[in-house]
Amino acid sequence: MPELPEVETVARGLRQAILGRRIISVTLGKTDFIDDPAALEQHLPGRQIEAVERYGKFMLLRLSAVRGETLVTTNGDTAPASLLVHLGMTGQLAPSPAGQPLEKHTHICLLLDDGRELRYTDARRFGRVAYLTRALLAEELIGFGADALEVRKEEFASRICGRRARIKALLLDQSVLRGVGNIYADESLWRAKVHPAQLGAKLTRKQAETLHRVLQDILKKAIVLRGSSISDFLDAEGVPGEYQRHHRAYGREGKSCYRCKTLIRRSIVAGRSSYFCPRCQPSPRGFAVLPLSKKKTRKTTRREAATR
DNA sequence: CTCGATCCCTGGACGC
DNA sequence: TGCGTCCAGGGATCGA
Repeated sequence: MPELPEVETVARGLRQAILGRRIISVTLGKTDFIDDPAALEQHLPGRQIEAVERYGKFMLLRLSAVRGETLVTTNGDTAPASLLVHLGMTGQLAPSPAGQPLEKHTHICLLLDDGRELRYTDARRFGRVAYLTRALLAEELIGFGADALEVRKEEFASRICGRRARIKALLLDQSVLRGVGNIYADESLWRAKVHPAQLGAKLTRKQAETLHRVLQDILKKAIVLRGSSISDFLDAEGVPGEYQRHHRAYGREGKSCYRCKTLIRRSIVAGRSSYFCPRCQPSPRGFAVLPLSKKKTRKTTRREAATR
């Protein structure tokens, strides 16, 4: 599941692989996750990929002008257009040698001027792809919070400490911080010894500083190890990441805490599975740690709800 | 402002 | 072996 470290890994790989390549043609499969499929077909051919940037969990392929397009720039930004890519849950963006058979769920093929194809595959199509002019891109990026990797501790604290939402919800909220998803939220909360259901406003200054420090440390280490591959994340070279071996909370329900041996628990917080150590991360007052239902209990609940 | 619920989608896990 | 069901999750949206 691509979060900041995984997206950064893919962006770095693409920089090595496709920078400077020109797009020759566009072939589309299913398009329900593309903002305006016709715009891709119409505007991508002829443009060079001038830069690959990461913005939170988005990738931004900066494109050159095509012949006849005038460049009026104010800030040295010469790219008049970009391809915005969000990998969702299962998206992959990687170059393939010419003539390779298409993997299943390949929905976008960009033929490049060296004969390779830049392909987007996405089984669940939770991703998003959009061709954006400079103006549309600017509009698109309004409303995102500070990049989780770059935010300073003062800003981090000010974005968290005044809020009455649960810290887990705040970490996942891309308008607060951009780039953090479920895995790195749980990992950083475990390291900082903060319960996911704690309210932002209840964090002490010291806790906020600790959370900021461990979050950035975890993100940096995860980038070095090319992200976490839980089920199907692969980087731009088709290689899985290694950081899942270092997970201390995420996905470890029923296993013992690396610090205190207490069994890691799972609760739903902010609508997401949240893994934590009930001893290291004491739950806030009023937050009941329900005995986490096995599937059987859940099933019953669902059925009852449906029958009613 | 904050919450939970719902939808989108499909592969994989699991129960029978 | 096969079928049905549930679940994962980021994000948009809606109503409480």
